[in-house]
Amino acid sequence: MADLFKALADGTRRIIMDELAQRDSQTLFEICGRLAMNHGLAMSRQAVSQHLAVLEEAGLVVSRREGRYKFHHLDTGPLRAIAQRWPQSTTED
Amino acid sequence: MADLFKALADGTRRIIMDELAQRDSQTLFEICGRLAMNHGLAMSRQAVSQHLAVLEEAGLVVSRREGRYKFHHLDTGPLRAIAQRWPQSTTED
DNA sequence: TTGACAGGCAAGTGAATACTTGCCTATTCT
DNA sequence: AGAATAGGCAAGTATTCACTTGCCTGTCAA
Repeated sequence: MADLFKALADGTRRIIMDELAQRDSQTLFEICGRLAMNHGLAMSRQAVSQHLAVLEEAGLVVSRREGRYKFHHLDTGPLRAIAQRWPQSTTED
Repeated sequence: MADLFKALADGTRRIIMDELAQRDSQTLFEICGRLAMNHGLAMSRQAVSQHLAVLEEAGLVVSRREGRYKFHHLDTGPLRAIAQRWPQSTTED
């Protein structure tokens, strides 16, 4: 559970999740390109790779290997645990 | 939006939210006591106070002052934005 | 088989942050 | 008034974390 929130804490990782939500199964290089292109984030490949590792450890990203490519896809499943942990207040609309 | 995730990133703050979900409108001292009692967290009053400030800035905790007491109560509203940002995958169950 | 491409490992650096300590303000009770 | 209670401010420390740099492994094409 701690891994989940730690993964979500970083803004770059949330943008990576946005990109994967918009276009599934991207490689590391594709994600790097989109971060630079769509968000002006000029980061090293390693930085993005480390972010993906954190997301994967949290279960928010699943990857599959194909030859020299590694495709990443978003899994929003773990997010549901958040709403479940703190149920909606009765005083809220 | 960044404040929300940053607030959720810390384990102690999540426990504070748990305590407020279980029993609403607690003072700083009450929360301190419950952290020590229920979770073995012997933290300084300042530490808890700072955590509450972070939660309040994220909109997850709302406080009202009454004399020398300050009561805190949980607002789970902001949490809903999380599920909305990354819609549920079609491939998930 | 040699070179290009996709990705991984590991150490180092600088900034963010959780927590403490010490002192101060405001409210209530005797 | 004076003491006790509830909380706030600010500086210092130590750990965590994001990012870089340099080098290494594995896959594919010419």
